Amino acid sequence: MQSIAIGQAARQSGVKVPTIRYYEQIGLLRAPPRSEGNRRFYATADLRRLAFIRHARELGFEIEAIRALLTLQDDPNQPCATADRIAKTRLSEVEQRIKSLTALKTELELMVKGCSHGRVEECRVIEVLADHGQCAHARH
Amino acid sequence: MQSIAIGQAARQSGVKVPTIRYYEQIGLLRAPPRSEGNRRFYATADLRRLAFIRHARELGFEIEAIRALLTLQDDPNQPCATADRIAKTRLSEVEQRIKSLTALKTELELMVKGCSHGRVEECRVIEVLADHGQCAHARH
DNA sequence: GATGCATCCTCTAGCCGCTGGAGGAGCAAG
DNA sequence: CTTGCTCCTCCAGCGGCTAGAGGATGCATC
Repeated sequence: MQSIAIGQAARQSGVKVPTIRYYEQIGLLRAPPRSEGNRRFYATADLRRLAFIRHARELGFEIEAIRALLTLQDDPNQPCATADRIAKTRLSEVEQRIKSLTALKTELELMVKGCSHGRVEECRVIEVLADHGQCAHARH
Repeated sequence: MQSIAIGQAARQSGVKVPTIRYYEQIGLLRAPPRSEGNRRFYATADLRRLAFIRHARELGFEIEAIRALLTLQDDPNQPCATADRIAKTRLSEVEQRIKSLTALKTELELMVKGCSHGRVEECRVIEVLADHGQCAHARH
């Protein structure tokens, strides 16, 4: 069981040093053992946990959702209905977000296409922003 | 030229009262004239500006980008290259975000589908989050 | 053993874009 | 005149970090 300093843990996990300390502070990561000189030293399990957190963050999970997932992970005899529910909630959020971003993309494309590169007076970018009614899609 | 109180301006523009005051504070909206009793009163032009801001915010533009766009709008003799560039930048951001969210969606669907509703030990939601390598798409 | 430099420590403050609350003043209707 | 709503200012807080000050430690090199 080797243990590594925070800098290396950061490099290996892709989570920045201050962020690791922040996670410790909010109780998402255990306070690791320290060296004689008061330095944090992390074990392999901590790195796995960090990777878990990082991955979940990349997937857009909120800290509190991650905390719930980690609690589940720590007690593997529980039914995974909770984890399932969290993922499902997140899934519908993501679907909604994709929808509205796609509408927005269309909008922006129209804007950029409509810009005749003249003066601001005839610029569709400004125009469309000024008047929501000109939008191709009423709902973003 | 009628003028309305902040509450009605909020209702008409869809921007909340504290947010309107915040926009004034950061200089995105002019400080409107006040009544004798020190209440803000907004004119139609202010409502248009608020609608512009709200629309741009919905489209995901940052405050500073909006500030730039508003400056452009205030001086309609300028070439609109700047507005065009701002919109284009935002467009590519949006495209990137859609891409990664779509990958994430696939991921979450796999997770939910893979969940056998047993105990956490066999739960794919936890598993996939714990091990990035199991992802269908390496890049989110 | 001294020096130099990277890495680490704690603590605090700041980022964005709001949002909410306290505590008080103004105003219109009954 | 009272009730109840809106408005005012000021300040604090949210999430999720991020940056900086000011100092200690650790390790390689001379």
